[in-house]
Amino acid sequence: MPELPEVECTRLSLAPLLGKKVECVFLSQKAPIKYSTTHKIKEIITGKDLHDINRKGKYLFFLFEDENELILHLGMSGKLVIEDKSSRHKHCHLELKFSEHLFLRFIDPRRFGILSHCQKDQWTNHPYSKNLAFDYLADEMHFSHFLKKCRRHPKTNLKSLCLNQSIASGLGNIYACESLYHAKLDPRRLVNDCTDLELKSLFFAAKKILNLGIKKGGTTLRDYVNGKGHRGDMKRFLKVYDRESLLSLDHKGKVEKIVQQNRSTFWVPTIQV
DNA sequence: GCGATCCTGGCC
DNA sequence: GGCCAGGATCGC
Repeated sequence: MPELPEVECTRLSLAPLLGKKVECVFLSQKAPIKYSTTHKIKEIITGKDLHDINRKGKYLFFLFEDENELILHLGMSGKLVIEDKSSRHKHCHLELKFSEHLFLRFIDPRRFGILSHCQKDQWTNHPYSKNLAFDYLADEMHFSHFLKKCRRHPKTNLKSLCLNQSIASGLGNIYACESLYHAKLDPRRLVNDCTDLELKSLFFAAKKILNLGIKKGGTTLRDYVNGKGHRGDMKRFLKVYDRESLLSLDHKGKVEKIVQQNRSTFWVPTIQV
């Protein structure tokens, strides 16, 4: 489900929790914990102050006192919500009870999400950091860096390139389609057949679309809400995603759907070459 | 690089 | 009942 803009909007909406202490932690039997344990996660969080919440790509990092971090990925169907009372959700896998009767709940029906932990500054040794590049909006991500990485994948098509989080992270299926449309590039083209200038237009299109997504509060297709329960407004601005056989939102051409790597790609063949 | 796979729920 | 879904990993 959530791509960089939704994760960022979730992060921003959780600001009311900063500086508050976690009084107790609930983890479900089926919580999607990887490279950690229920015991360890409870240990690093219980009774601790939440100092900060950071994001890299689509991962969230909850920094607690004593420099431990809870790592959380929303996967396909995950969401984080702040609530002010006890409540029973069928698929709640993590609940943090903060002071002042505030609850943070991680709801994830499909359990494609991830819960893990690491010591601050040990992230680079964590298994999930291995395949995670800087994201498109990170200060460290410059075009020259992106280009160098792209050139290591000459046989990859542009849609796969967009979704490959080890080249640059943050794009998912929606924003990948939108970025390729904005850059006027055929999603089937191989990196090897693209000029530096074309890759540059893709890079800056991705940054622009992701920033717009954040500004609009993220894309709500059906379920997405931020921590305060607010839906995103970006769906109204998507030019090609989920518009098969319709005109693109800007009326520049007819949208077609193809399947690449088992995932739908929406694009406009008359514009994207 | 590609396809299968992990899950549940909604829709036709 | 079958198909599809905003993600990422693990085989081959």
